[in-house]
Amino acid sequence: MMVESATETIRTTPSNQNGVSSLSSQSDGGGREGGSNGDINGEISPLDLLHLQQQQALQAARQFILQQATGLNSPSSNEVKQSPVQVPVSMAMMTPQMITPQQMQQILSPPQLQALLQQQQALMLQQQQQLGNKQLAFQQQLIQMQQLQQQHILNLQRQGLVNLQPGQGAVPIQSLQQAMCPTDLQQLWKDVACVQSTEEAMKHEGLDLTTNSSNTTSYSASKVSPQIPHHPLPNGLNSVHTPKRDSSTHEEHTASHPLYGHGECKWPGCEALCEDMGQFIKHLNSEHALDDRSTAQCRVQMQVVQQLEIQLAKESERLQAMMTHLHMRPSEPKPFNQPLNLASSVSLSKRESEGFPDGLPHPPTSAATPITPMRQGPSVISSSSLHGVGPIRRRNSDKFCTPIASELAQNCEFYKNADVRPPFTYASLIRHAILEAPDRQLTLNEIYNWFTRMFAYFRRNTATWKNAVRHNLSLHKCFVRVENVKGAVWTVDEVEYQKRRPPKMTGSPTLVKNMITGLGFGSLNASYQAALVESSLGLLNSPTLMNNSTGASLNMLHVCHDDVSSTVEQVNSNGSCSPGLSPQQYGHHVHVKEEPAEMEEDSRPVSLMATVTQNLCMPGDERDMDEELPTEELE
DNA sequence: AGTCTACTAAACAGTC
DNA sequence: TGACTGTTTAGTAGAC
Repeated sequence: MMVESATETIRTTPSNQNGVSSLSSQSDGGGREGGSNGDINGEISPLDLLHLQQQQALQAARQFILQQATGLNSPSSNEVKQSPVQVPVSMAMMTPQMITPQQMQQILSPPQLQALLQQQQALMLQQQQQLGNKQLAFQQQLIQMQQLQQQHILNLQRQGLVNLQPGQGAVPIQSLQQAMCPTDLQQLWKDVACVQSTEEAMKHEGLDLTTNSSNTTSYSASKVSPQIPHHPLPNGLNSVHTPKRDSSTHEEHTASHPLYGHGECKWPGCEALCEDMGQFIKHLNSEHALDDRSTAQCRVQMQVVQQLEIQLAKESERLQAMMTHLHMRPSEPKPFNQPLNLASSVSLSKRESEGFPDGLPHPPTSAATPITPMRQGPSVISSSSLHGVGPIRRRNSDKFCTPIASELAQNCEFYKNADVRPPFTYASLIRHAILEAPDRQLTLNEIYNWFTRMFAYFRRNTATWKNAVRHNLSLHKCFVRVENVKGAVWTVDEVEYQKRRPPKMTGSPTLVKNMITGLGFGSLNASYQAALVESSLGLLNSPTLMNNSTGASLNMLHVCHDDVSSTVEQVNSNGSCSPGLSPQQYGHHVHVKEEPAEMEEDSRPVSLMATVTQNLCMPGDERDMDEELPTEELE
C-alpha cells in the first residue's frame, strides 16, 4: 500500500507528466521510458536514466525555445524547417510544436543541451525557492522542536526516567515516539528535510546528466508537490520502517495512529470519516499533504506545544524557587524527576521550620526566562495529550489530579481555541462550572454553554458529551438538582463530592513512568503538585499536624487539584464545612441520589511525599490558598 | 485476574 | 410531535 501510494503520487505529479512522459511518448518506443519513468524507485538501468535525462534536456530545450519565442514574432514555420540546424537565434523563431525530440537532438549540441538544462534548473530552483522559503522556516522550527525533544530524552535518560536499554532500541524508541514526540510533526520534518537534501543534491550535482534518478524525480516533481510523493505515510510511525512492510507490522499501526481514532481523522478541524486505516492513510495523504494549509495548521499545533512549554517553564521555575527556598539541592535543577528527588532530599534533610517568607512560591515574572534545563528540552507532549480523545487520556486527569482551576486559568485561551480535550473528568468540569457561577447553580443548558464556551473540544460531538454531562449529573450524588422558581438548576454538594474516592497515587516509579509516557505538560506538572497534595492529605487529615501545618501545606497546595482542594476545604473546616452551598440551603426540592458504596477516606495510600510534608511544618501563609475557592470557603 | 472508575451509548419516561 | 431533560443500564477501557 505504501509503495503503491508513493509510486502513485510520483506518477501523477503534473510536472512529471508534462515533462518526461510527453517526451517519452514521442520518442522511440515510448513504452519503455514510460515504464521506467513510472517506476523511479524501482530498478532502473543507467541507460534508462541517461535516456530519461536526455529526454528531459530536450524538453528543457523546448521550453527554452518557447520562452524565447514569446519575445519575438514568430515567423512562418516553413522558414524554420528550411534551416533546422541554425543557432539558437533562429531556433527561437520556431514554434515549439514544430520541434520533435529528434530534431532537438539534432539541433542542439551537448553543450547547448547542458546550457538549456542549466537554465531550466535555475528556473526550477527559483520556483522552489518560493515554496522553499516557507519550508525552510517551517523546517527550522521543526528541527528546533526535535532538538528539544532529543535533548529532553537525553536528560530523561541521564536521570533514569526513561529506561532506554542498549540493544532495546526499537521498543523504547517506539514508545517514546508515542509518548513524547508529535509524530506527525516529526514526519513532516522528515519530509521537509528530505526535500532539502534532494535540493542540496541537485545543487551539488549540477548538470551531471548521469546522476541517479533522485535528481530526475525531484527535478520533475518539484514544481507542484515536491515532498509528499517521496513519503508513503506522513504519520511518523513508519519512519523507521522500510516502505515495504508486512501485514502484521501494518496492523500494529492500524491500532494506534495519533491522527486516527473512532473511525475519523483527528487532524485538527478535519473529522473526516475513514472506515479503516487504509482509507485514513489515503485521506491523510490526499487531504493533509504538506501544503500551506497543513503547514499553517501544523504551526498552530506548534504554538500549542510552545504554549505548553512556556507553562512548564513557569511551573518548573516556581518549583526551582521553592526548592531553592527549601534548600533542596538548589544547584541541581532537574527537569522531570524533581518530584522524586524532592521527596528523597526533603526527607533526608529534615528541613527546619523556619517560616515561609513572602517570596517563596511566587510565579516567575517572565515565562521566557530561561532558568532550568527544562526550557530546552521539555517536549514531553504526546500526541494523545494534545489531540487525545477518549480512553487514552481520560484517566490521566483523574489520576494525576490536574488542578482544574489553575489549569483553566492558565490555559483558558488555549482550551477555548484548541480542539483539545481537557484533561479533566466530566464531574470535575461540571463542578467547576457550577462553582464558577455567581450563585453556584446552573441549569443544564448553562452547563452546556459553559462547556462549549470554555472548550473548543466540546463544540463538536455535542450529543456525546451532553449525554455524558447529563449522565454525570444524574449519577453522582454530589450533583444535586434543585427546583427553584426559574426551573431546575444543578448545584454541587461539596461534602458528597469530597466523599468520592480520591485518586490513588503513590510516589512510586509508576508515577514517573506515567508522567513521561502519558501526559502533557500541564498534567505533568500537576502530577507533581498532585503528588504533594496527595501526600499532604495524610498530613492534613492528621489531627496532630493540623494545627501548624495549614500554612506550609496549603502553600504547597496552592495549585492543588479540585478534588484535593475540596478535601482541604473540608479539613480546614474540621470536616463540618461544606464549601459549596449545600443543597439543603436552597430550600427547594432536592433529590437525594445514592452513589455506589464509598471507600473509607482513610484508605488512601500514604505516599512517600507524606513523609516529606510532615517535615515541612511551617507557619502559615495563606496568601496562596487554593485559588479556585472563594475565601469564605476557607474560613 | 479482579476491581474500580470514567466514558460512551442507548433506552426510556416525563416535561414543555 | 419533537426537543429537551433526567434517570438508568450496559458495555468498554485504563489503571491499580
